[in-house]
Amino acid sequence: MSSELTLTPKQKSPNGEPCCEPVVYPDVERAEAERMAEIAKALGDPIRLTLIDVLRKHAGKVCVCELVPLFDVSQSTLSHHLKKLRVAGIVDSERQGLWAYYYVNPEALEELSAWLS
Amino acid sequence: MSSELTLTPKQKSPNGEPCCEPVVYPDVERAEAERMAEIAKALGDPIRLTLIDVLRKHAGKVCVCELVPLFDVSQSTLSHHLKKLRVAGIVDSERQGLWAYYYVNPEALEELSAWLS
DNA sequence: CGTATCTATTGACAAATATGAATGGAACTG
DNA sequence: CAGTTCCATTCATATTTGTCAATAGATACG
Repeated sequence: MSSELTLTPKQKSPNGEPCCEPVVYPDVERAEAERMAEIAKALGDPIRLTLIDVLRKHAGKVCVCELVPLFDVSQSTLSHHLKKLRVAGIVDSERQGLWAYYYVNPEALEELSAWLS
Repeated sequence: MSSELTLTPKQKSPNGEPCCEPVVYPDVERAEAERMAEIAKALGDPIRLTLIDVLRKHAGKVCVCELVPLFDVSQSTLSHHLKKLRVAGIVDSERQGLWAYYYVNPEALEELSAWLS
């Protein structure tokens, strides 16, 4: 699983002489770091990244039956990928009869993009 | 019941009515998708993400001996994380005597940020 | 009703990952 | 030289991930 994140104080240099002058601290809150990492991790697969690209370029809701033949993986594998994106809050889905439609929730991507800039 | 879902051909809807009108294609090149996924995957861990944050906020080169005590993991584990970031092209490092200094290579993060926007 | 279709889930497995102890290697110190 | 310090690497292990076959669930149709 993802690693824990406990921030302990700075150690002192062995011989008294500092290896470098700055004392650095992470100033991302733990919760934010984990949220960003969650989004990034969900994007960390070529299939999922391409899924996002497809959904985003289409700017609408896309049926799963359109997505499946675009990739060289089984239907169940694609379903797993879509679920990962859904759990990470990057996409949402909607059922209409037999079909399921997926679409991008832009907020998550914007969060990460903002953090990167 | 035999799910003979071959993935190449687009399946047609049962009653002839399309489930959705658009035919979608991924227009990210495979290589780009894999590169973006590589960057995102490297960021997909709270420790590595916080490392990036620390290095970036400092806007200079930071000694590993400053980084290790910030996290609740062993020195070797942190070294593993730094290597992952290095291999992904997100950070670079420089040796000075006993110490190793790490710093962010902004290009990789900008690539991903640009892709997200 | 029964059957077919679409999607999600379960179960199983190999591969990848995160982690730390132990070790190696380089460079400084006395 | 011998000892010490910092960092990287190797090795081992537990967990997570990606994948597919099979199945389940839901809904449409005749």
